[in-house]
Amino acid sequence: MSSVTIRDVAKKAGVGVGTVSRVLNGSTSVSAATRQKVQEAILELQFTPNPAARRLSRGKTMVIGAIVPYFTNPSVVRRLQGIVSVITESDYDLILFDVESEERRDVFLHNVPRRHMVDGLLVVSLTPSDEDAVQLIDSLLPTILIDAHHPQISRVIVDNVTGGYQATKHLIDLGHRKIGFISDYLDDPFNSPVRDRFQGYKNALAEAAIPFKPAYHRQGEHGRSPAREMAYTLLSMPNAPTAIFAYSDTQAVGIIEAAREMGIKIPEQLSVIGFDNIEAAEYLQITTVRQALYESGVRGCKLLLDLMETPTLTPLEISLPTELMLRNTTAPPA
Amino acid sequence: MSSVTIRDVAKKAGVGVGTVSRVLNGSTSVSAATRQKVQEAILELQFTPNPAARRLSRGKTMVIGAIVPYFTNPSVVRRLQGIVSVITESDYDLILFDVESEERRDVFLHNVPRRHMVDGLLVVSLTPSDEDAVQLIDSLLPTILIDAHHPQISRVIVDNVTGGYQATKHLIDLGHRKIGFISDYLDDPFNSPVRDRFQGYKNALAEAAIPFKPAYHRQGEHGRSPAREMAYTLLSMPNAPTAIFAYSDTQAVGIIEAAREMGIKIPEQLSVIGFDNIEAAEYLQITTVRQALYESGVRGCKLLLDLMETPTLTPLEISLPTELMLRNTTAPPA
DNA sequence: CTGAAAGCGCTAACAA
DNA sequence: TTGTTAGCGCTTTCAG
Repeated sequence: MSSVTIRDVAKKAGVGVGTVSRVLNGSTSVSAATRQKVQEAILELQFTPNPAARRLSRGKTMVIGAIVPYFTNPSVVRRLQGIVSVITESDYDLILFDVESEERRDVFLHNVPRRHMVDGLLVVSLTPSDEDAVQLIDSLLPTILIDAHHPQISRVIVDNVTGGYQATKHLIDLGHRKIGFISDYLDDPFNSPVRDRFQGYKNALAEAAIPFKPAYHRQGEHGRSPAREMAYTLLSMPNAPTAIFAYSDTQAVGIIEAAREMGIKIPEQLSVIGFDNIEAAEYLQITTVRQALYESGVRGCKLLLDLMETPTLTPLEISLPTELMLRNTTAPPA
Repeated sequence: MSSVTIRDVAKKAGVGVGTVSRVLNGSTSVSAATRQKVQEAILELQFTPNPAARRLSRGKTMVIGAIVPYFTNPSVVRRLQGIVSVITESDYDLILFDVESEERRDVFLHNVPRRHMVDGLLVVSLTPSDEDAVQLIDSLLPTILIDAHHPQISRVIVDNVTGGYQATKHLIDLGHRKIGFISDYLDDPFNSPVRDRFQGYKNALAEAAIPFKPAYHRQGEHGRSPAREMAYTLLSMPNAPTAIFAYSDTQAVGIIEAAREMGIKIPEQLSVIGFDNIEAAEYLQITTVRQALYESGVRGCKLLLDLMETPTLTPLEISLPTELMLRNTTAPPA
């Protein structure tokens, strides 16, 4: 800690520390001459204010926190990139809280607001319970949900119902009637998108007067391998689907692997459509529903910065559109 | 700032603030009874210490910084995941500094140490100049380089020379003699891996008595599209290579796209080998050289934590091995 | 416009 | 084992 402090600067410039602080913070009430002297002293001493002291003194941390689940998930990473891009342009720093278990999720959701660790909070792809929401609101910590919904908290969301509808509709338009859906567990309380996309799937089915067949829906852990296993069982059943809507691109990859191993040709014998449009979907030429991953991060983070400037009472909602990306894994049924 | 402070706890427990501080920091010299009382008060008041005050008081920030280039790059993200995994288990928080330009790189490299913003620093995939290194060392800030080399700073590196050799040797063993290399710019001062892999490529060639042909080497911006363009020109030349070693998997993807567009069959008419083993390489079944991306983050972060505990004088070097991953994009020449 | 001084909440040295 | 107190470096009244 041999670093130079505001006192050193004050001494050197022959002024009081208060004055130095004033020029540091761009206060107007400093004479040009004094300001000049102080600035010279700062330069000469290579002084940079200690952020911890600053924080303590003004009760602001100048950092924004982001609670994200499964940092390993490509879509989460993409959103984070959007967040980072706006943070980088701001005066704030970003602290990352990686949630890999329900326990850590609770720990962060409880501690981060209470501890005055951050001036603003971004919660990514984690739907807070009502109880969580109350805590968050009571803490008065400006918070934005990204890809998660709660009526009382401002949020940037994607219309997953429409997205699920678009995916399924595309398959139906192609002529498919036996359409499977492979997804994460529907009853995960923190994952509302899965239920929304499922709803979209059922809506499209209903519209086309295709009865929903529970056997065509498989749910399991998220990830490539579980999806591959689910695809195995789905494709092994008598009267198997001719098309599968995957909850995510990652899962679509698993389905494609299963098909390859089973000698089922895509898209000739099986159509597969994913969701998210992660980079790999482009590499693999997977037909999918694009959601504005990167942009959700950008918008969410900007919204947070706004909220921190001017606290608003009524929660805002920004809804980002989805878009069908036609590629090579869907075709009319054989 | 209506938060509860250490004084409230002290009052409630009927002890001095010093005592509260002691139990907070797990000091042994507190009687069981007192500790009990204090802990109850803490629980009751839902007290959590203010980190800013703590930092100021003990002169530690309890945060680790990571300077990373191009947060968009999959291999960087993977390393970061390794870092996050050990941070999560520690008492530290992680601040991310995303470098997208040379200017920001300098800003971070200069300011982060000076400002006492972090207790330890991780520099990922950015080779510091000698001048940078001097600054870093003078600042006394514990620093670890990950995937970057400087003799005076502890580091976790990958043996890129050997990796480049392995890739090229594999192609040679398959029977190829016309082997191209598509890479980032060789003269980027912050990118030493590119030169190392190039060296490995030349070593393997020399060993097999194959003369190095400058026309077979193309360099350009990193990324899929530039690689695709380079592949175009390389594959269009008379006497074109029958095999290409790509500096990264991302670039291998670009090469594969070019081949597809040109109607060149992989691996029958062209072998392609990448480097890194990012997830997409597995999806696409690209033969590649695996480097321990995730592990480099883990090891680097652990090393940093050690270094922060017990400052060492002599810089350490941990070298991680590379491994050939045989998949479907390489085969003997037609 | 400027200096002095009182905290911000905590830790650690010093007494007791 | 404990309470008291002096800072940590800065911001921000409050006088002047």
